[in-house]
Amino acid sequence: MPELPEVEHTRQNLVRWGLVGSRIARVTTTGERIVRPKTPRAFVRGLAGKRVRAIDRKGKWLRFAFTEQRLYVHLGMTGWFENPREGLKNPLQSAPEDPIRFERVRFDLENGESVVFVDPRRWGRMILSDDEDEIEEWTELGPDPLTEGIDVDRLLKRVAKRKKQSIKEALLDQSVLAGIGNIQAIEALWKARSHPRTSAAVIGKEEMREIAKALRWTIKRTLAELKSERAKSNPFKIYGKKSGAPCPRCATGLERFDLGGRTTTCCPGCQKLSLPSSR
DNA sequence: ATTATTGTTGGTAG
DNA sequence: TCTACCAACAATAA
Repeated sequence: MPELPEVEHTRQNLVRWGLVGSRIARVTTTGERIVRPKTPRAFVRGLAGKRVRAIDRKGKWLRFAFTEQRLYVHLGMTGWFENPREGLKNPLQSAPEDPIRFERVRFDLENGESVVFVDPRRWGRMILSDDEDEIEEWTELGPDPLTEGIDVDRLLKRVAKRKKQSIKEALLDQSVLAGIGNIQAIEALWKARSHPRTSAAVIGKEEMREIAKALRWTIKRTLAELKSERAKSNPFKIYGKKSGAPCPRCATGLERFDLGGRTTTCCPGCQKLSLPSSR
């Protein structure tokens, strides 16, 4: 479920559940391709008895900081954290200690609470590291739009050579900006009135400023929606809408197509392809 | 039955 | 060496 807003929401949930400051009494995992070290034994032993000092986020990655080591977590496409006491997601689960469907890793805390990582498709990852250095997956991320902000000049410089790449593909590159996924890219480009196929290298300062603003807009909006409890079925302006559905801004029929292997929605009426000379 | 899905990665061809 | 493309990972929903 994860792009930046979902992962930030997840982080806030983990904090709300009291994970920061608690000691992990017991870890249970079947280890199936999610955790590193690969042997569940080593993974479990490395965490038992350790106190969580902080939980940070960069892009779609979470980092649990312990005194000596760090645990990096990526939710993949379908991973989430659940508090069995808040239950809910799974009607088959009756008691907090009952296994949850697709439960992959369970943290039992010293204070009696539990936090469970659930991930049907097992695309998520948990990397335990006691190395001094951060892992590459973390260091290679670009700036986080929420915690570090978006530096328009830096962004322009970063994509200046990408003549063949579209702006949408560039935004999805986690080393350009951390945390933008398909939905946020689609929504932001619509808001900024930029066509997803626009060549990244061709974007001028004004347009990039609009895109940066639009990214902040959609990220904050999505995060607010997540926190608001009563989630709408589709809170997005154009993501997930069918081809031909009216653009909420200009009523032109929306288009749907594949771009860089991801389904893309845009409005041919009000999202302009900027010309190479418009700079 | 078929197709698509909020993500990343590793292989391969160019 | 770099990049573009794409299958693979696995489960579900329409």
